[in-house]
Amino acid sequence: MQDPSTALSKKERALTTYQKAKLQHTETLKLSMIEAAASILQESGAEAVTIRKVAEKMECPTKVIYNLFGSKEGLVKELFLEGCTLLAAEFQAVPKQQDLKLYLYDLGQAYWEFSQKYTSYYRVMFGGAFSEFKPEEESLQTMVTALEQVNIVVAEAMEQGLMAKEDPNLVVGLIWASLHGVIDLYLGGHLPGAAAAQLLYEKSISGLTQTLFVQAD
Amino acid sequence: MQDPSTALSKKERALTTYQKAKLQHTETLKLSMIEAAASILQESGAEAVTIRKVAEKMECPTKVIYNLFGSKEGLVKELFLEGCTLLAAEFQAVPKQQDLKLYLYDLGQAYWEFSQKYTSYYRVMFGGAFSEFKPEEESLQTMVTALEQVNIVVAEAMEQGLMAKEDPNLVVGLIWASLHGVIDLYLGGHLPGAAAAQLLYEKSISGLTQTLFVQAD
DNA sequence: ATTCATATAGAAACACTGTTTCAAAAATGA
DNA sequence: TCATTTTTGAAACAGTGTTTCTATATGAAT
Repeated sequence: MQDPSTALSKKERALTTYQKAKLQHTETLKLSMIEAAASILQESGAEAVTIRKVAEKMECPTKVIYNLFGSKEGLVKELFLEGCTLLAAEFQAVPKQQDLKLYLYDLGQAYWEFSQKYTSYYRVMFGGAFSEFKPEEESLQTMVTALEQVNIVVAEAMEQGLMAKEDPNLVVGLIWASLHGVIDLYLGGHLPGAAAAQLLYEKSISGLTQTLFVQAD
Repeated sequence: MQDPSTALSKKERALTTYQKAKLQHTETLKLSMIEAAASILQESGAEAVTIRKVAEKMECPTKVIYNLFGSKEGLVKELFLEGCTLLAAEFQAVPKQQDLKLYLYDLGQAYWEFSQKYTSYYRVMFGGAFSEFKPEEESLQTMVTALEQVNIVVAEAMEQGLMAKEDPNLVVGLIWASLHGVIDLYLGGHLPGAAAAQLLYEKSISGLTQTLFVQAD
C-alpha cells in the first residue's frame, strides 16, 4: 500500500489540473462501472451481480473493480446508495397534499411501488441480498435522507397537533418497520400471495395512520 | 485407498459419528446430519453452514449429504423446520394469561427474544440468510403452526368481542409483519442500535394492541 | 529528454462455494 | 458363488471473491 500523505503532498505540489483530470476520469469510470452493475442487477437480479460479470460487461480485468471499490462490498454499497436515490426520487414524485394523513398514505403507497418496481434494489438495500453488506454511517445517513419526506410529514403533523408529540425518528421507524415487514415477508415468500400481501399492506397503512393521528375521520 | 494397512487401521479405529449413525437407520443419520448443521449454524452463523463443513463434522463425503437431502436447499429446509419447532416451543413456554392483551404482549416479547437468542435461525427462517431458499407449502404450514398461539389469542379476542371481527389470518399477519419489520431492520443494521431497536419494538407492540383491541385501558 | 518510481494491465492462481462424475469397493440378490 | 446393484470417497467441474505476479505503461524529478 502506498503512503497517502506523501502521495498527496506530491500531487499538491504538482499540477492540480492533471490530478483533477485523472480524478474526473476515474470518477466517470466508477460511474460506468456502477451503471453496469446496476443494469445486471435489474436485468438478472442480485445473485447475478458478480465481479466477473461486471468486469465482463465493462471488458476490463476484475482487478480494476478492486482498484476502484476495494471489494465487492464497496460496489454493493454504491448500489445501495443508488437505490436510496431512486427511492428518494419516488418519494419526491408523490404530490404534496394538504391532508397530511392522505399524504402519508400516498408516501406509503409509493414505498410499496418502489419495492415492486425496483425489487432487486430493494433486496440489496433491505432484503439482505448481499448478506455480507451492512450499511455504515454514510449509507445510513443517505437512507435517512431518502426517508426525509416521511420525516417532514410526521414533523408537520406533530406541529399541527395532528399527531402526539414524540421523537419523530421513532414514529418514522414505526412506520418504516411496519411497511418493510410486509414487503420483506412477501418477498421472502412467507405470505400466501400478492393479493394477500397488498391487502396486508393496505391494512398496515390504515392501522398506522389510525394509531398515529389523534383525530379519527 | 489401495493401501491395505490404511483400511485395516480404519476398521480398528473407533466408529465416527457418521459410521455410528449409518449403522442405525437412514432417518437417524439424517437427524445427525441436521444436528451437525444446526450446531455449525449456532456457533458460526449461517454463512458457515457449507456442505463441506457439515460433511467434515460428520466425517463423511459430501456425496452423502446429497444422497440424503438432494441439495443444500434440502438441508436448509430442515434447519428452517427446526427453527419453527424452536419458535413454537418458545411461544408455548409463555404462560397463558386471562388478559388477552397482556398475553399477546408477552407473545410479542417471546418473538423478540427468539430472534435475539436464535439469531442465526431467525436469519435462516425470515432473514434471507440463504437467499436461494424459499419456503414451499410444507414449510409455510409448519410456520403457521408455530404461530398458532398468536392465532389462538386473536381468535379468542374476537370471540370475546375484544377485537373487531376480521379475517384472523390478516390480523396475525399484521402483527407478524410489524414485529418482523423491526427485527429485520435491526438485524440488517438499519437501526442506530440495540436500545433504539428495543424501544421501537416496544412501541410497535403497544401500537398494535392499541389499534387491534377495541377497548383502551 | 532521460531516467526513476510507481501504478496499472491482464492473465493466472488461490481458496472457497455447490454439485457431479467415476473408478473402485462393498453390499445385495439369485 | 456369481452377477448386479449401491455406495464410497476422492477428484473434478463450474462458479464465487480476492490476490499474486510480471510486463508494461505512465506519472514525476533531474
